[in-house]
Amino acid sequence: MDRAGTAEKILDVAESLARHGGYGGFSFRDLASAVGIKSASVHYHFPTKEALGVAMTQRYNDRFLDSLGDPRDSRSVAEKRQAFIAGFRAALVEENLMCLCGVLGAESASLPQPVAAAARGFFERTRDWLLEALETDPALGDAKAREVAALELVARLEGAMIMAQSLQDVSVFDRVAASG
Amino acid sequence: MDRAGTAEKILDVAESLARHGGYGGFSFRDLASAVGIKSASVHYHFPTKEALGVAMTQRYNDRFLDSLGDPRDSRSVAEKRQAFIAGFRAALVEENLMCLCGVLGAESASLPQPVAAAARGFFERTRDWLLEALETDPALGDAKAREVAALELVARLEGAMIMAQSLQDVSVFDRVAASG
DNA sequence: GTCTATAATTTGATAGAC
DNA sequence: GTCTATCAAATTATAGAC
Repeated sequence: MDRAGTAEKILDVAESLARHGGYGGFSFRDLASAVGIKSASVHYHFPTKEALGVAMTQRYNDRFLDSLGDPRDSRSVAEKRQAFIAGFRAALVEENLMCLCGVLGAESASLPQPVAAAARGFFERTRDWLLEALETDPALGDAKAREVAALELVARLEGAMIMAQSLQDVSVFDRVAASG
Repeated sequence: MDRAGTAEKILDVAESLARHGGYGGFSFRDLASAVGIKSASVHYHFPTKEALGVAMTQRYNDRFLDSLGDPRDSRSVAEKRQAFIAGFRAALVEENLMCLCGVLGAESASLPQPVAAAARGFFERTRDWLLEALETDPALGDAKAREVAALELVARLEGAMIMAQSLQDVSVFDRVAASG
């Protein structure tokens, strides 16, 4: 245990803090003290906050997409949809945190451009995953209908997470997620 | 013109800045310089940032709810739904800003408690407005179904706004909004 | 790779003149 | 009501010892 290098630990803590209070909501000192080092040591691993923000977001995106599995595997469309919803639910309920890119997306206009671009990548990749997963859905014949269905599901889950947090009621997420 | 008092101007600018970069994303100095005064003068009108945050959010909520009209007036359910969607769309497209409480909701866990409570009020009040507006919807018989429909619409629109901003594509909002 | 020390800037907030 | 002046604290970031 504890085999993770310092850079990984920094990304773990940075992600937690950013999913709590956004990109502007954590400082190198918060971060360093939670990791157990000094803020100067954080700069050794990530030269700037912007570089840390990009690395953190890319790692989040990769991990989330990975957890969904192959959108073209043998699972049914319903199973894939449920796996997608479960990914968001786990972020909210098991980790008790927001979706990183939901938070970053909300403050997107004020982020350093490379961080905003990394957050944008989350929405492009999740949309594309759903586009492939929904390809065999008989209720969604053409590509346009599939794209709207994909965008709509991501939007609904992101909004539901924010409302569940603000209203302090996880059932808000569950009821909205099941309303598709 | 320019009859608005300084306190109102401060709230106008604070709201703009917060809808751009969140509660943590603006400072009293940013704010003051945009209004054309000094930061010490902002403290004359609002003693703390927390007090300013609460006033700004309550005013936003009142104005948004006001713009929706009476949820029990003679309009059809479809008209009221469209008015609700139009309120969100105007925030995004005409003002080119996020929904204040979407942004605050995303960073809710890191806000001063009174500001988080004010943001929560937005979601309670919009949900309640929709509950009343949907009361005559023949497709939504019982109160539970109406509440899910209300939560779902707010969630979908909030998520769609964030995605439209992050993907820099207003049509994302329109397509998701119309997908109900 | 981590530290101490520090620079340069920004933050929310206050005191007191006008 | 607005200002100047200022404070204490926090911010990102760097230099250089170990």
